[in-house]
Amino acid sequence: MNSLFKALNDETRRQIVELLKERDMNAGEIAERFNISKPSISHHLDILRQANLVTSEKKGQFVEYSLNTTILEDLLNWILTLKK
Amino acid sequence: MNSLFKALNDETRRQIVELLKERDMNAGEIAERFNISKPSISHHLDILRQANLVTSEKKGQFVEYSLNTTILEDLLNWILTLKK
DNA sequence: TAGTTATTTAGATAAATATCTAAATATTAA
DNA sequence: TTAATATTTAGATATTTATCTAAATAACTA
Repeated sequence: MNSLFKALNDETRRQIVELLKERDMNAGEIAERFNISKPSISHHLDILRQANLVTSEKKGQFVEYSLNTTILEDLLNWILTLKK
Repeated sequence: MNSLFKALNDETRRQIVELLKERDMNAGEIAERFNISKPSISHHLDILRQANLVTSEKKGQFVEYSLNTTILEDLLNWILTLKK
């Protein structure tokens, strides 16, 4: 839960998540969308992966990232129990 | 949205929120539950208040804190659109 | 094989943050 | 009005984090 909140506590990472909602993208495509260096985007992707919010798969020289929404169940439930 | 994620990105603050789910509490009662100084708890409460997750009301020499779950709607919707 | 492209790792730095102690403020009670 | 209690503000510090550039790794292509 900690890693999930941490991952979502950054505007860039939330935007990456929203991008990946539309379609899978490789690291370079993601980086293009931001005015941030590729290493920084790579770091953000790493944090999203640690939180299990995205998965990555090497495809040739590219690395394709996908959104994993199953992990959001936990978050959803946590919020719902608060609202009771 | 930023302040909400920020507020929730801390274990102590999430625990405070869970405490307030059960009942309203004053700052001292909340602080008692943690091995953290009162000023630090006060600071956490401030961050929760900035995010509108809690409201506070002065009652005599005490300050009573309450959970505000309405703000969680936004978060809920954000998550739900990701899951689509 | 040598050069090019895609991505990550390493190392550095500035800004944000969680925490503390001490002091200030506000309220109640003797 | 003085003392005690509740809470916040101020100021300091150590840690975390977002970012950068440079270098390393991996895979394709001529």
